Amino acid sequence: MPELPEVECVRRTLEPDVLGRRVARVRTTLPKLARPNPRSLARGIGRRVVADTARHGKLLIMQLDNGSFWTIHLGMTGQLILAGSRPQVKHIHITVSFDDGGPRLYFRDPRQFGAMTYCADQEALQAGPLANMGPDALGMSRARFVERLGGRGGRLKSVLLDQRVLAGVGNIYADESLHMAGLHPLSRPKDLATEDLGRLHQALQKVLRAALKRGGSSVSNFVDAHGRPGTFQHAHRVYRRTGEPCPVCRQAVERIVVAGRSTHFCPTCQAGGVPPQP
DNA sequence: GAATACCTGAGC
DNA sequence: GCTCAGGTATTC
Repeated sequence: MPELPEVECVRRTLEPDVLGRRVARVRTTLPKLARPNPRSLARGIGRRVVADTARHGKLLIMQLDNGSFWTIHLGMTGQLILAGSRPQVKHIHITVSFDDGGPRLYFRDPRQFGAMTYCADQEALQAGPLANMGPDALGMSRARFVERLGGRGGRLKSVLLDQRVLAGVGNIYADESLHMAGLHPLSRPKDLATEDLGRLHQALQKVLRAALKRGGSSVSNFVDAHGRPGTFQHAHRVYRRTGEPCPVCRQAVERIVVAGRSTHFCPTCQAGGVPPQP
């Protein structure tokens, strides 16, 4: 599932292949993935040139030559494919062609949780795809991180996953950073020392950067815009490793459910931060 | 703040 | 043929 590092890898591999190109046509076969609707999306980005690419959290943002924006959220299984002809795979829902007749951009999404959105201006971008989204997690200062999380009463894992608090962290990097920081997923930020949150900040930055360096984590068949998988899944310490020995202390990794999400942790290394209160 | 709905493929 | 996976919007 694409989280911040995976989306950034897609952006980096996509950018050289779309920058400066003029969109010719947008064809949508699954209307709900095109926002506000297939017609507006096609009319909005049609004839426009991609002027720049950016990312905020898990959202991919293309700035167009008239000051409008084209955003892509990959949801859980979204994938962008650049190819000269339609790939022989199922679930391609939107096709973007360019006026140079070169490779087309295919949006594939088996689980249909993603979206492609047209925003007429900066205000529409803020009010739409970026609404309720906190600051980007990558590169956030320790002070800002502590300020954003500190004092909250929810479970630490839930807070990390809350895109309003900080944008970009999903289930993989939440579990991995909590393990690295030695904090229990059920602990509450309000019960933690500033030093604990500081350690979590450092762990999160470290794990996001390491994942980025290795092309992201390829679970759910993630691949970048060039079709290449990442390798960071091999470095996961706890995520989806229930029953396997913790790489630090050899204690078996446990799995619980927090905020409706499977959560993996080492009961020994992550006793820090408070024994879970019911 | 927490549960539920949306989806389909992978893995039993 | 059933269960589970999960990002986000919605609902209680």
